Amino acid sequence: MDETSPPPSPAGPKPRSPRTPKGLRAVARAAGVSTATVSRAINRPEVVSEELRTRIAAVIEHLGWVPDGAARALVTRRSGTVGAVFPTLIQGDFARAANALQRELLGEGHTLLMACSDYDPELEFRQVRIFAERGVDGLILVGGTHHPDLVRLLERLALPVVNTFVFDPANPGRTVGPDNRRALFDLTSYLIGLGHRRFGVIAQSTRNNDRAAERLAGIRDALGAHGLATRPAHHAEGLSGIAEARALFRRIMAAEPRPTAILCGNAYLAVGAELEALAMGLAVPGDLSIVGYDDIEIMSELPVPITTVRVAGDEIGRRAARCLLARILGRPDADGHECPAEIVVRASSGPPPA
Amino acid sequence: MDETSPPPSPAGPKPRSPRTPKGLRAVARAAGVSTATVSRAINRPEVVSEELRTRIAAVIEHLGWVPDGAARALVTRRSGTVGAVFPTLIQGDFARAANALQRELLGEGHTLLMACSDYDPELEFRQVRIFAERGVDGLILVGGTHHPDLVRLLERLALPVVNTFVFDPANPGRTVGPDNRRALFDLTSYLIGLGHRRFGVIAQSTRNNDRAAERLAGIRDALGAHGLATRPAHHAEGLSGIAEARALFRRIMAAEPRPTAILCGNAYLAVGAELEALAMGLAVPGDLSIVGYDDIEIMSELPVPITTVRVAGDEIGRRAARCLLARILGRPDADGHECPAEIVVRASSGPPPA
DNA sequence: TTGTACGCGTTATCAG
DNA sequence: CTGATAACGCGTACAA
Repeated sequence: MDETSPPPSPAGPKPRSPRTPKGLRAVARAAGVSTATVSRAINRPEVVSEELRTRIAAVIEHLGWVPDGAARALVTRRSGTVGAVFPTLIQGDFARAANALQRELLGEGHTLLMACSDYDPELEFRQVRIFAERGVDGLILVGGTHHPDLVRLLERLALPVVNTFVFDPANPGRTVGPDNRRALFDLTSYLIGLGHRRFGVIAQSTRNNDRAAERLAGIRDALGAHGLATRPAHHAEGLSGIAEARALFRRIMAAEPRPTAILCGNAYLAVGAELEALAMGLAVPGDLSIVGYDDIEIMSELPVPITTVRVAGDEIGRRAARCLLARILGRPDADGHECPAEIVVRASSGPPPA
Repeated sequence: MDETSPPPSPAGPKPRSPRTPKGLRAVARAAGVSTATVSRAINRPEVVSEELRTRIAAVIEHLGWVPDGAARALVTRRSGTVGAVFPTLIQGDFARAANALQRELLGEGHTLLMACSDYDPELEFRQVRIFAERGVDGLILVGGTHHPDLVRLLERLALPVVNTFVFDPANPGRTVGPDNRRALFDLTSYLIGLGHRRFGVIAQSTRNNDRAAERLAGIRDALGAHGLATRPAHHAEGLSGIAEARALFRRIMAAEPRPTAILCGNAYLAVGAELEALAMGLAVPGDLSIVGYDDIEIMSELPVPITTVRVAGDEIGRRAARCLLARILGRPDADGHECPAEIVVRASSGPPPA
């Protein structure tokens, strides 16, 4: 039965159509219905008679047919995909957000295209461009500031975008995250309230990281409101390593007079600072208070649990997905988009030494 | 003589063409060339004359045209995407692997579709089905055992698949990862060599986790080779929490005679065990040796750095990508696919108490 | 409720 | 090296 299709004879025109049907047509033929009916049975089952529906389902199952997303996307102008570009997955709460994002998209029949920018705006732009070629229906980005080319591209494409891990009241519905600045304003104010006056800061690099920059601004604001500021020798910037934090911590503590409180830019920087403090024989919080940002399990399990700011990464992912899907599907978007940044007070913070 | 109807089209054809062209055709028209030439200028620049190439590039830039991946996929039968299903991103080395995977794919012009199965074979199957509909060119999975329906689906689709975080010499080129069984065989043998005879195990649940099961088997093998075995009261299974590990650790240590060494199924279980041991006032390794699996930074920074098995997650991601791309692109695949599992001896392991 | 026929935007195959 | 044109597989007005 494979003998049917004749080879293209030189004299003959084009081999018009007598080929064995595939895909949708094969299903339609096997079920004895038209392709339109099969299509409807899949996409709008309620409009096809019960009998046909089950018959078609049986044929699809039997043939093991899987609809062709490319063909479908071509005609519907919808790919059913959403692109997300994170700075990285191996630090911060981005993996958790990606996880939640993906799960939420699944419920609405969408799929996640995932990429990392490595904190490089140029790479972020390229990744988004690739996503655009793949026909994503929407985009999840991190932070509020992007490459100028990226901004132009997004305007041209008119693609729904949600910026995450930031919150900008001026941009309702396009940002989902905590108010980084206020979070560190509050945390710093809390320490000032305890009586601290000399602060050390082990910050994340603010290079291409507007969230980190905002948090630093929050610290400055709070200190400034009390006529305070950190000394240059008490300020250090690092990436996100425990070992790195230990080194930076030593450097800060070498500059007299020592600070009585250390603000750390992320969880691992705080863990490193505390481990080094304990290794140096310092009492926490007796000699020194240590606070961090982000809450990971180890922070509450160390010998001296660390005070920190908790922002639920999975909550950000979930809300961002819902917000984006609302825009894509043209639905109203009821969710609020500011995610709470909650100060979790633990044993590592207390009054300064007398 | 053209007035008569063309070939066998009885109904009046409606050549609705006076619409302004879009996409490729718009570019072609603006550049004064054919669509074929524009297409070639993009996909095989070397066969288009220098002059046309630059002219076309200018037009593309000016119009801000982005090729339509759906249309391209429809005709080439290639989507330029690869699907990956991880159990989760917020545990183990999966996020690191995803990160590396994505970067490696980027270099070859491919994009990553990412999903999580939550250790549920049924969900894994559904995710792969969705990927199939999206037209992925290949698939990255974790582990070697999958839902029967998934196995059948993969056979039918003839989709290249790489199973990661496992290594099976019998399946060359389809598995990329460590030999889990041998890794824990070696680690356990190392402890036996130190003189340990009574072992506790805080294992990861083996439910839908063949890697964890293999590792347990490795432990059993090594113990059995010396006529040893773990007592039921010294065996506990958990997921992956520090707090959980502490509780399990207490339970194990409550059963006399206490073990002199604890084998932990992953990094956080080991961290939890050690923190609890120190909190209980036990000397590590004086009273008790503790070893883990996977190497995360905190393990080497704790007061007593923890002996563990290091498997480079990013290496797995990178190699899996290369292996899969080789199959997709029909290239020879030179890489080896067993990733080394290296025992990193630190202070937490030593001879048993006398 | 079901079937027919067209078109989505691109690439491949030819013929020039 | 370039141009014309037929598919690619599906969704959907429109007709029946």
